[in-house]
Amino acid sequence: MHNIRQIPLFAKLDDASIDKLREISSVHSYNVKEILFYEGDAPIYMYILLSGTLRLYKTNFKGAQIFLHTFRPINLVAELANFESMPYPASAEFSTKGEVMRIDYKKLEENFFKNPDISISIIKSLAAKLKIMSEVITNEVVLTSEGKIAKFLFENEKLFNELKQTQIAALLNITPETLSRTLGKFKKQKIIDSNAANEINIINKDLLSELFS
Amino acid sequence: MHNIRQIPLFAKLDDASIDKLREISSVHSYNVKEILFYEGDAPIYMYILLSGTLRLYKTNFKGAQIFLHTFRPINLVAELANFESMPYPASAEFSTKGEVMRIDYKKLEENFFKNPDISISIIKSLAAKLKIMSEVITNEVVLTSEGKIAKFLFENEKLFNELKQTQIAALLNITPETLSRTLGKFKKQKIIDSNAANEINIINKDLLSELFS
DNA sequence: CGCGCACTTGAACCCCTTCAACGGGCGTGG
DNA sequence: CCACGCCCGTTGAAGGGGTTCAAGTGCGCG
Repeated sequence: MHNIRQIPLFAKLDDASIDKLREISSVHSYNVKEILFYEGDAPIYMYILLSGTLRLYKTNFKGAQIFLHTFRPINLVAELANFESMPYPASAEFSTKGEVMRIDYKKLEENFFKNPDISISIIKSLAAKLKIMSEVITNEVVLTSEGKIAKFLFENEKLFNELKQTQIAALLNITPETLSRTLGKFKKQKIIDSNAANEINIINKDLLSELFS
Repeated sequence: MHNIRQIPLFAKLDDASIDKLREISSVHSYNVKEILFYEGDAPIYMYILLSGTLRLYKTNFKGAQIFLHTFRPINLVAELANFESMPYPASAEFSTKGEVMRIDYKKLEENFFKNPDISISIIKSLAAKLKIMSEVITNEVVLTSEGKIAKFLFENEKLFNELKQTQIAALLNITPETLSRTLGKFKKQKIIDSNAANEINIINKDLLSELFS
């Protein structure tokens, strides 16, 4: 069983509060590909991701998924929908097995929001999400495909060779073809090269970083 | 002179706190088109917009401005940068004359963040901004031009006839040509029509709303 | 009357996707 | 051990949505 005090948000609660919290919350397990909530659903619970990874995405007019972010534990998920009493702005799907703590939001608000430790945690969580959103906007609106690829490569050189190109393309919301062609271009420009095992190496980090920014 | 208690964030402060706040803050005036901060600047102050309207935008690789939002008073501006100690994620330009209160952030944090009234205000402000960002993502990433125009028209029918098409296009981050062509298409489909004064009227609101999600 | 500005319209172009075909590596089953 | 199938990456060609550029058009206002 999870110890509630391991959740930073609740770390400093006294015993009575923890008991109260147990009353209004429960823990649920999910399997790979199960959906925690869909974009447009009305929120009742506030979710805290306890284990596993959760993939957040929006769906566009033709049904394609636009990847936004993957959450790792321990993290509040989509608290915005709770605070603003609005439908979830995106869908969340488990990309591994995982668990969430599910809390009756109304009761949480009534009982715990006066607590300054909790409100500071919430501020931090909101600020972190705002930062994520700001990066999503940079990636999806400001940068071209070339810029997105350059940025991802620059920031995740090691990860790049651990993932398949199809997976990277999905993270960047581009097609594998575009990724392949762009990498070919980078090789021609001597920004990167690849060895026999087809692993990619950055040769000119400065040139690479000029492509986004 | 502005009464600090008119700022919701500080409405409930006691007199001593207000005095302290005056010490660490000052009010500054700006003219149309003056810049409050540029994307990438390091934040020192926290800004509260007291009067005027402030236009927030990002700049893409070819120098074009991507409009994000216009702020109206009274509102915290870009507090994210303060909380996360990161450069401003966007630029802010006055689109009218205006005033901001500028607060030394470090000192604000030291002296005022324990106050639960203030932290709840901040949570609300952050949540509101997160909602704005979420809408920006929907507009810019999920919707096509047609969808953006349909949505804007649906939600701002009156405003639509008060602004010039070039202004609307700028708000939607599309070219005036695309706007003109799309409106022409909507007229052909009998979704809208226009009178002698070239004012646009929605005929079929249902059809219009189907064009965005 | 003529100028300026907003809107319109057409054509070329650009970036990226889509569709299709191909090739290479690797595991599995015969 | 080879043959086959499959997955993944590559490459080409076409297409689509939007921008860019350029040339009208219409209208208000000095």
